[in-house]
Amino acid sequence: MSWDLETNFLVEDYDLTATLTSGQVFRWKRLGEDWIGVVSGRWVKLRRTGTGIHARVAEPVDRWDWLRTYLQLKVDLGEVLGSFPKDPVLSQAVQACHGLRLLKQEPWECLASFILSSTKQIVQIQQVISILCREFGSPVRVPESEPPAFAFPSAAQVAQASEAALRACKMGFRAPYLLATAKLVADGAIPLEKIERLPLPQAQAALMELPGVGRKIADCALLFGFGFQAAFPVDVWVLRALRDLYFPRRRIKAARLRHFADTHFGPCAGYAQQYLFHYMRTRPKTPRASFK
DNA sequence: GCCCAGGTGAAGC
DNA sequence: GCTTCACATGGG
Repeated sequence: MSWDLETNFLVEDYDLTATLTSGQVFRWKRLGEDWIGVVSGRWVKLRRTGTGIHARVAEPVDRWDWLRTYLQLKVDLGEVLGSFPKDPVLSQAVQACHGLRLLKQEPWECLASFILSSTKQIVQIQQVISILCREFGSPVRVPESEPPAFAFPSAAQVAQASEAALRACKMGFRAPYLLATAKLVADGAIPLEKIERLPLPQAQAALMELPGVGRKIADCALLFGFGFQAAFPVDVWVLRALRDLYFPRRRIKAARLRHFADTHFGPCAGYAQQYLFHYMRTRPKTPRASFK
């Protein structure tokens, strides 16, 4: 057994930048070629290399399984893409976002992050979460000359905060939702560790018991934090993708689109959702017809 | 100033 | 049952 500060994971078809900036996670900061974040309470620096991903931590570790799991390195992306329906819309999105992956985040952090996400832009979500971690999270060891870093605050840590203190993190009307949910989770009233073993519909229902958690946020948490690859969050961007790309010039009600989403994309629907989401957000804007 | 952002919950028909 | 609205905050 060896204790190391760094390692190199061999992996193909992994676009680290797309993965860390595709709105599934809000804590990673780019520093030149490097990405700096906190995973499982450890400061981590990642960099894409020619053959894989290089990782460095602040204190020696003897295992890297926590990071392998987080990065989902054992997922065979070809298999995922092979499970997709062969429709031109999704094919276009996959081609445009080659190497986009899903992470397996820590459940509480993921759930809390998406409670803070409603009707906010991604840059704002990042800002709120950054403040929340600085104010309520435990400091983590960082290498010398690196700026301080903080773990995401536990449910118990958030539960001890006041609503006013949370509002001071610029989370606005989401503060009472986060606080109430943190208390329920910290009390064990909603045991997050049992949710991964439930069938998807029951898992959705369990999370939707929590204040501030509706279908969309439940699906995000289940997909990005609880390992449900079939969860398919429908937000304004994905709704736009379904309406504009799959059913252009037709008036389809949201409920029908929801049904289409639940039946069209197969066992890895969540991956498909992420490709559509990232594709909609990154594709060049279609220029409005301009006449002289 | 206006509209929108990885929505939800409650009130109104 | 559905549709409408309030809720903070900041970017474009």
